[in-house]
Amino acid sequence: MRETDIPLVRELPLFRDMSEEHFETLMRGGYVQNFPPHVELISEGDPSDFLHIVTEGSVELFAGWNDRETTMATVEPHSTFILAASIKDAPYLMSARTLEKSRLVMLPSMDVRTAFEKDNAFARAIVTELAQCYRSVVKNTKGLKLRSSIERLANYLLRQQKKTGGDKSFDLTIEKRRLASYLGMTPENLSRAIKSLQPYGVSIDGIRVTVSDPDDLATLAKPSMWIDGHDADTKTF
Amino acid sequence: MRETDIPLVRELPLFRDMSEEHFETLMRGGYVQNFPPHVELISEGDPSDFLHIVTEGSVELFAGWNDRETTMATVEPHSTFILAASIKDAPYLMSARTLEKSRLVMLPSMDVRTAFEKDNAFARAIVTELAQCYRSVVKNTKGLKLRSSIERLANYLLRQQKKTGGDKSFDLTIEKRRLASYLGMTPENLSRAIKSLQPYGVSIDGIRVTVSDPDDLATLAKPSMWIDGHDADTKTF
DNA sequence: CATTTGGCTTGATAAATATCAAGCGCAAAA
DNA sequence: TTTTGCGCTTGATATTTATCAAGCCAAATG
Repeated sequence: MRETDIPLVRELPLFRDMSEEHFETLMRGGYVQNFPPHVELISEGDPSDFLHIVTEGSVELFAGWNDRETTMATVEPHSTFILAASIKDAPYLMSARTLEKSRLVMLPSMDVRTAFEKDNAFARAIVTELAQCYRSVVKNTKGLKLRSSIERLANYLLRQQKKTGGDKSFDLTIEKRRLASYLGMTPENLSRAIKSLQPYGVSIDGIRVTVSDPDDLATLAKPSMWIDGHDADTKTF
Repeated sequence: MRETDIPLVRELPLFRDMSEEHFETLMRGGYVQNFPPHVELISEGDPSDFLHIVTEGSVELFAGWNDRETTMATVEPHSTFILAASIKDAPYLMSARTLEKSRLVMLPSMDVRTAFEKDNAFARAIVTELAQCYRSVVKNTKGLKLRSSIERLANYLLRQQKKTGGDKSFDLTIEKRRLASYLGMTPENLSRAIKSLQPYGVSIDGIRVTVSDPDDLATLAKPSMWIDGHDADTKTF
């Protein structure tokens, strides 16, 4: 494990309050690996051997059933994923693949569970992370069940605009087909949904999005604190 | 708080391993209340003042947006709900109402957070519960995104049949309109979905469900461990 | 006992979403 | 530079799901 990655991990909310001793033990068992794009890192149903931390690049979490597939989330630096499975020693519920050249820190789940048993500060940090994960998924479910696909897209764009600094124009960070899947629609429908938002000042050219009048778009999107708001700290999956 | 409720709470996985001292402190601040049917216990967005535990009756968790409403879950004895919000001291993401005459233990979130800080066994139990909650919601999301409404119904029926002991006939535990909302469809569509499962040996008369040939139904439902399987222990919400 | 209420069902229709089949356009590879 | 591939778009169509409007039935009410 390279020295440059360790301080990065140490600063994450999840590891910040651990004792130095337990942190070092945990890091000793871990390692760093670089992956090319489009590599499947883990598969749904596999035993959860490692807790993963993305330090460079990006990773897609997805799930499949009956020859269908859906994007559940994309994980960007510096977030962990599959924490719940690692802690519970339960099989992964999602698969993961790199979207681009990516660098991952991998900590054996066994060591994570040991640290969880021994280090109280770590156990508490895990609670905070898991509570956040849970709330994120609940919000996502509410969006899926209460909103139409156009409404989901409109809210996604408003959230992204806010996240990227609030400028009228910003770039999509994921491919449209993946965005469509994430939002629970087909790529064809995403194209049409984008066009149907034109009257609300939305235009998308390639990956470049322009929302000329966020307030106008908000009259359609009706963003809600309890669906679109984000809790503090870093997101984990 | 009545004495009869305390041992019941003590036996829950969440409280089982707490020190007697911390448990008693936590119980001293709590109280028990009986509610008539159809009472709104908490509302989306409210500050999370209490951790709730259902000891009798049943409670519906639901969420609303833009004049629409959806059932997220039903909580039955002896489960807790709104643990994540209590721990994070964050607003509720879901509302809750009694479905029938119900009895609830209510523990001030403040006291729960104090116990979480002081009692390491409790902190660890919370991790286990939250991990489970998280995994439940992820499975639910997968079902919503990967399956049609008929497939969701078919799998729901197979899960219920298993849960109630595996007999060919069993009773629905929630009203059809709530089941429809839980499954992400309208009541009208639930009626039609039920009829469309007749060729697979499903018949529903009132609340009485008969699945004459589960294997046949399973050829349509294609139940999956990673969507329909349930983790060990008690479910929390 | 009659009446009312509310949940459920059914049919007809409308809207939302998916599928299929081209074609377009950009970017990577030859 | 040309070619190729792939993601994106578009139009036509099919499927799924929702909405609207009765009507039915059983449980609750007077």
